[in-house]
Amino acid sequence: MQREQNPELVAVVFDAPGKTFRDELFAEYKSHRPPMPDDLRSQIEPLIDAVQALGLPLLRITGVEADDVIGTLAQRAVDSGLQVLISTGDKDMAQLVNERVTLVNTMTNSSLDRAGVKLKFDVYPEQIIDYLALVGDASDNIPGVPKVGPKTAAKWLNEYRTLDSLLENQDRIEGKVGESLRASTADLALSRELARIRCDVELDIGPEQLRRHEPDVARLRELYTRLELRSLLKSLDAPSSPSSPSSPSPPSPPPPPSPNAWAPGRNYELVLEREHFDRWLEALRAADVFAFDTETTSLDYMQAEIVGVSFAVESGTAAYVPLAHTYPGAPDQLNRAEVLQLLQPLLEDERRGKLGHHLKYDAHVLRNHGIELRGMRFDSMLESYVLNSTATRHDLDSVARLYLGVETIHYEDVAGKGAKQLNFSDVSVETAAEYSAEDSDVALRLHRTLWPRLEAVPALARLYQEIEQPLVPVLLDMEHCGVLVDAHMLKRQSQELSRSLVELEKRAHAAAAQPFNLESPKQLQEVLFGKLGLPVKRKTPTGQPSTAEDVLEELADEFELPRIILEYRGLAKLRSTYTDKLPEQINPRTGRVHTSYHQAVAATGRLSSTDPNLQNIPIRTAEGRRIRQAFVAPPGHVLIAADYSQIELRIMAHLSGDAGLLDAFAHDHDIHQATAAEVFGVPAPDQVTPDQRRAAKAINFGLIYGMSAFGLARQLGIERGAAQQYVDLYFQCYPGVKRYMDETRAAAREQGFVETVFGRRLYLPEIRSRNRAMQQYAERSAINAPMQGTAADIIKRAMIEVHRWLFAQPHARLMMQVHDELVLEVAEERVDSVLTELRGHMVAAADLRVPLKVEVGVGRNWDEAH
DNA sequence: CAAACCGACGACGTC
DNA sequence: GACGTCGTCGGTTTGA
Repeated sequence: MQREQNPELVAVVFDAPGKTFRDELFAEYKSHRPPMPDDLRSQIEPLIDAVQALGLPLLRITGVEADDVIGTLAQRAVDSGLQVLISTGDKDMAQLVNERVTLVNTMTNSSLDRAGVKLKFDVYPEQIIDYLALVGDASDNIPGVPKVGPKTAAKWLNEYRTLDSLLENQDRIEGKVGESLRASTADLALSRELARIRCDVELDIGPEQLRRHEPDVARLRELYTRLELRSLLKSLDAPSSPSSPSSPSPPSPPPPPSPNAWAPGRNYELVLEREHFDRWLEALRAADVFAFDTETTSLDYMQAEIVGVSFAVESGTAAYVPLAHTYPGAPDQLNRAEVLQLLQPLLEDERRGKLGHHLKYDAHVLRNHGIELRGMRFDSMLESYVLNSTATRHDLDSVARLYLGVETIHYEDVAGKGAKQLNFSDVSVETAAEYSAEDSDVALRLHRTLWPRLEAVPALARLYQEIEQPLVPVLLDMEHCGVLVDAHMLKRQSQELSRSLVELEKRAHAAAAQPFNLESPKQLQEVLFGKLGLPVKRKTPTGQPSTAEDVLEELADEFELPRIILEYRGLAKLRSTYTDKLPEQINPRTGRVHTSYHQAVAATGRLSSTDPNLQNIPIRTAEGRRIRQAFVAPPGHVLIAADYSQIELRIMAHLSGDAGLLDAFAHDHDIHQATAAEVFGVPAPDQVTPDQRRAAKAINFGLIYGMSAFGLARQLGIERGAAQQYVDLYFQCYPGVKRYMDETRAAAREQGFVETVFGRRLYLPEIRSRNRAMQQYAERSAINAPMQGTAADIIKRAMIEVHRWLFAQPHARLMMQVHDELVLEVAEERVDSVLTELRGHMVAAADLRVPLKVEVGVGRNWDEAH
């Protein structure tokens, strides 16, 4: 919180040992709470040390509970005109909330303002004390009224406003709960005093005592090391730590206004009447661009149906039109089909601009209702991503927090989470309106903040308008189409794998002379290094002996069990992730698997794929390739796989202008062989040995992925020094590459970012970190990102062109993208013509100093197509 | 009080 | 290096 909120004054408050006024008030107070367990107690002292080392003012006031200290400090701050944030997970604190006091739960990263309290408890902050008195609290030993839980308490308080007023009318409450209430009246006054947080205790503390000091880094380091808090230890060296100097950095967001200070107001309308809707329809027609958002029954875009829609045209004003809320007692709503029909001409009109956050999802949902969304002009998720891919996650909540300083209502706040999560159709229309209208409004306001910043950098605006935004309909079609998967084939493979796994398990247990769970690294580690006493080669970050692949590989020469484990793991991964799971993910309606491509996740500009991830289907091993055989074409069709050959290295040649590399690609040499010949001084490329080629390939590979000499050494299983020699040799042979790398690192340090051929930026503020590890990491990214990012730009451009070309071609469609590969489904009789033109579009996607090369294959299944 | 849920961890699939 | 997903494991929450 300190880092995120950066408050002017701060205090960390602990309970002090000893009695407090509550103990005198109620002898049983907290008597049911067990004495603090020793391990918890032993955590308190280090925590206090840490707080002090962090330079945070720490308060422990004898005779006053922490809650009351907090309440009093908050009251005083408010009296002085300050804004207050209370970081707590304690719901009792909700009583302190008002216009100037907000709760932040750092565990769930959610915050509660007045509206949030109402949303969560269904009563206002000033009613929380009465609410707690009624509901009671077992851990604080507040008795409460039997039979009365959160729902009843909120219902009563909404009707009678206060506990006193409720008690005046207690005879009107019917039923068993009524009796229960009347029986408890005597205790209620006491319950209320126990629940009340004091805001007026005597405290001898002035503002000066609440100023932060410089953190004691040395002491923190010692503490974190002792407590094995590795991530915190890392953060000591992070550039965001308070002591770091300012470094070149991405365009920083405007200082967020005070929390939830809603500059433009918050006029959200709930539309239930036709006339009201018609007025909004007019407003949408009149607008050049409007923001909208759909609420649906499911996160699965293939199943989702519309529950309601929201719109915004001007900042601060938005409307929610509920259409299919089905909970008991839901108000009459406008007819969904009718409303969608009225909206359809607007939504399908290319010339009418649409704006939203993650519009691809809304487009899917509309398509489920027969509406083809066109004119997707601005997407605040993509704007945020193009502007700075790493500054934040790009979901609406995060982006709004960063750029608007606004805490939006989270989905979980309205629908709950986990198993009990409500379907959106069961959310009350009033709550839904606040949530959904806010989404449209915030998307609009984000666009107005982000777009000028994009336009300030013409290359970024172009990247947005020519690549990212036009890619959306392409991905939409690929996802909607899905890919045909042969479930029977996978299930047969699962059974075969299971038989092998059982067999391997038996052998493993025999080798260990005891049964154990092969899939538990913990148990395996005990057997391998404990019972069998094998040598420990490496430890995991938590200090356990590692059982990672390369470690077992090393042990496998000498011992049987590691060999068995390696084989077991390989097969188990195939079964659990692929042959078992893929059939479950087939959509029963389409018989196909519909992945989700994420356009705003990977820092370098690549896409990612989930549910299922189609970008990591095995290919290296024979067993793995069998899984690709289950990705098939429907009757009369074939799959075409087209992949860019060595695209990253070609980009490296282009960027560096290295003569040797350019030459090798100009003559279309086997690049690994050519590299080997150069580096190892072999006179003719065909005299390169397989081992030399393998080493050269690893070096090239390391180049692409920004690997260190250390990583290369591990990859090749050689000494670090030897790996470094290889790298040095490489740079001697390709001096242009060396020069390019030095220049890129320097430029990154200078301007704080690197860019791709098409102007995509990756900000690297860590490149100036004094922490060697972080700085080296940033340097590797600086080398790697332009290559990987340019490759991503190129294939995206190709996808857009291919999609445009296929628009009028019903016999072929784009189906999958795997970083440098496109897979298409094509009618058999058109294969030849498609192949030629496809290759043409892909090759023409960029004009570099070396030719792009595309390799194509055709087959009944994905494996065959390679 | 057991079942369900959750997050951290170690491992491993691809490019 | 980047991704996403799996099973385990220890802890917490939930709800019968």
